[in-house]
Amino acid sequence: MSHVVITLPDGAKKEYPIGVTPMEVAMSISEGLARNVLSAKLNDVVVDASTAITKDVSLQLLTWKDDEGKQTYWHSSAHLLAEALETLYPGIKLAIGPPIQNGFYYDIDFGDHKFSADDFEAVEKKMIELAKNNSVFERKEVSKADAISYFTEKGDPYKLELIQDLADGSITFYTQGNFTDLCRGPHIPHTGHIKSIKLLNTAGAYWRGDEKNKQLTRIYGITFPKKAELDEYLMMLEEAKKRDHRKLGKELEIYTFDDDVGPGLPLWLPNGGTIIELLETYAKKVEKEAGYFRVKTPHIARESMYIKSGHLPYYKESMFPPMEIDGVNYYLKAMNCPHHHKIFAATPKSYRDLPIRLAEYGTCYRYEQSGELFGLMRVRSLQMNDAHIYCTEEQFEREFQGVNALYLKHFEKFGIDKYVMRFSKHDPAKLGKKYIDMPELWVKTEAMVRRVLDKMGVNYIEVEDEAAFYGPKIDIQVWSAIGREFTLATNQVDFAQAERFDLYFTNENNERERPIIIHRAPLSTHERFVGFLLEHYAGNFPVWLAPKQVIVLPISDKYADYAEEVGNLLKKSDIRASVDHRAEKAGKKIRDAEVAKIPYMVIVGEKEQASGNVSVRMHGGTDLGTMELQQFAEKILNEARI
RNA sequence: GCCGAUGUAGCUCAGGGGUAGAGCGUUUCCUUGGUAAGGAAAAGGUCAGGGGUUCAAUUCCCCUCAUUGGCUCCA
Repeated sequence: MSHVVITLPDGAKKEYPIGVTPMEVAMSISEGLARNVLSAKLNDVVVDASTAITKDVSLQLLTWKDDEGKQTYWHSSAHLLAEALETLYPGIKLAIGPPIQNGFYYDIDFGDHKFSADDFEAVEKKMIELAKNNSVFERKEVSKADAISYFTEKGDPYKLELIQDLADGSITFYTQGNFTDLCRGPHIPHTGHIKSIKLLNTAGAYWRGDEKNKQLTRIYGITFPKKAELDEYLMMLEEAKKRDHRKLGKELEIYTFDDDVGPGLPLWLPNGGTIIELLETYAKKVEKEAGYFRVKTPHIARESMYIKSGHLPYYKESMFPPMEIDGVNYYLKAMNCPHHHKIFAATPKSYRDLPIRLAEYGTCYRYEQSGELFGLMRVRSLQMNDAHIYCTEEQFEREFQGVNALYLKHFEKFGIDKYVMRFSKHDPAKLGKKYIDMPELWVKTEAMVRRVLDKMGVNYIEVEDEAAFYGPKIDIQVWSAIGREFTLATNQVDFAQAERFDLYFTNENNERERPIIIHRAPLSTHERFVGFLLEHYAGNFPVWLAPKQVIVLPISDKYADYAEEVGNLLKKSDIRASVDHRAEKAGKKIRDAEVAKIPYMVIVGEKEQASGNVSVRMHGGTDLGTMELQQFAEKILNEARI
């Protein structure tokens, strides 16, 4: 057979001589396409555009428009960065340099040289210079012995360590210009594609992600085929910064930190306090409808409870050190579950009582590592939208489904559509170590969880080895404005703690039976959720959540009394309104109200006073014209319904 | 916890070996102005804290604390 049949994405089948490369196929289609080809996909495997095709395949040519094309591009950019660094700083040791979602990085051991952001410009310049050589990325298969001898001679311990783990016959080198790297590929045809380069930041990163290993210097960068795209990207980063909850939280006076209070211990300012209260009102309403009971528990407990729960031996590191009272150690609670279990156990339970759903916006304290603290998203004192459901095995699926329904309801209420549902499972190899040693129960509950998810038709991904120690869980992942990933909400199955706390109910046969427990926190913690909402809404809270809903702006102090009257009437209707009595012009008052992101401005002057009406302007500039005060109040109340 | 950066007025930031500056905000006065900034004056800082070098430190060096970009961690 001297020909291969290549199927293109549009379904067209074409015959080419055996050994044809994706680049040659591109040439046969159009020269312009060939110029833009970065790599290719052969039956779902991404390869160099210069790969010889030896059998019938489906082929997709990858360009900058494809995510996989971008990944190839950035991977090659990482090699270009390494080449530039090696030229400028001879003797450095290279570790790894992969593409990431936006750009790429390379981990480098600079030895004694201190590399900093001040050096970026010189490196970028060198990269541009090298890119202009249009150096071809050449792939070469090498034997393990040859690979070892190459990097031994070069003196690169990191590459040698990587090679140790590779099988002979699977090792490839890529060379562009004077630079050769151990690499699986694929790469773009030549460096000339890389036109616009920006190094973004440096960071410390442990070799192989292990904190016991040496810390290397990681350099992050991004590249584009066109300068306009780089500019656009940098602009986008700037825009994202404006949405950062830390910036908005300060500007809108939501929360603050104080050195005397301590790191990771947020103080909620009145605006933040209002938002929290509204969130709680909403949660309590929804949970009441869903059959939850509210409970209250103390912030501390004796050591013995956390030994019983299993938290202490495993999670001591994450708890504040104990305080000794009357010769006994007490801990600040890092979670509410043990307290709730004690409430379940306080009175005897019949199967007729189940399911029992205990809810509490409980305040917890976690000793997060200092380097982990991040605005409101990662703190040391937190209030969870917590609840524990105790149910029978037969009730489990229904209850679990009910919890998921609650999640979806919340997402709709807050307009959350960008999230990933992660179904975290155990790793059977770690039973008895990371996970409680009850293999059948793991299999059974994971199957139940999957069944519920499938039945509800929600989108989710399954991940191994990320379950809680007492059972599988579902996490909702979201991203902060600056792209950091967070678990917003969590929903966990627990078949272990009932045993540890000797929780039981009496079943129909008058026997003792263990309940299954569901831990759930769909609205996350106040801290993380408000942080998330600040970014989600870019500070423009919907009317029902806005700390200030209406501001009344008298045109001059001649109308101060009328403005006061309007403000008082609104306040009496339970609307969060205030009056701006400053001796400023209307334009100034409007501007300040706009900056404060207050949803409605009510402007009152001569006309309004004479007619007893109000003029309404929405945040953003929409003029709603003049209306009766009562009509306006009803409109707000209607929009603000929780 | 680790590597790097940063810390100057309430906020955003400039400055720099000879004990500090702007804009916004605040207060007071003038102005009574109709949909994104009217004018003037004043108050406000142990230049994060501690130690060192120096005739002299906010500036240079060291330590601590905090913030921050990442890494590790995240019940």
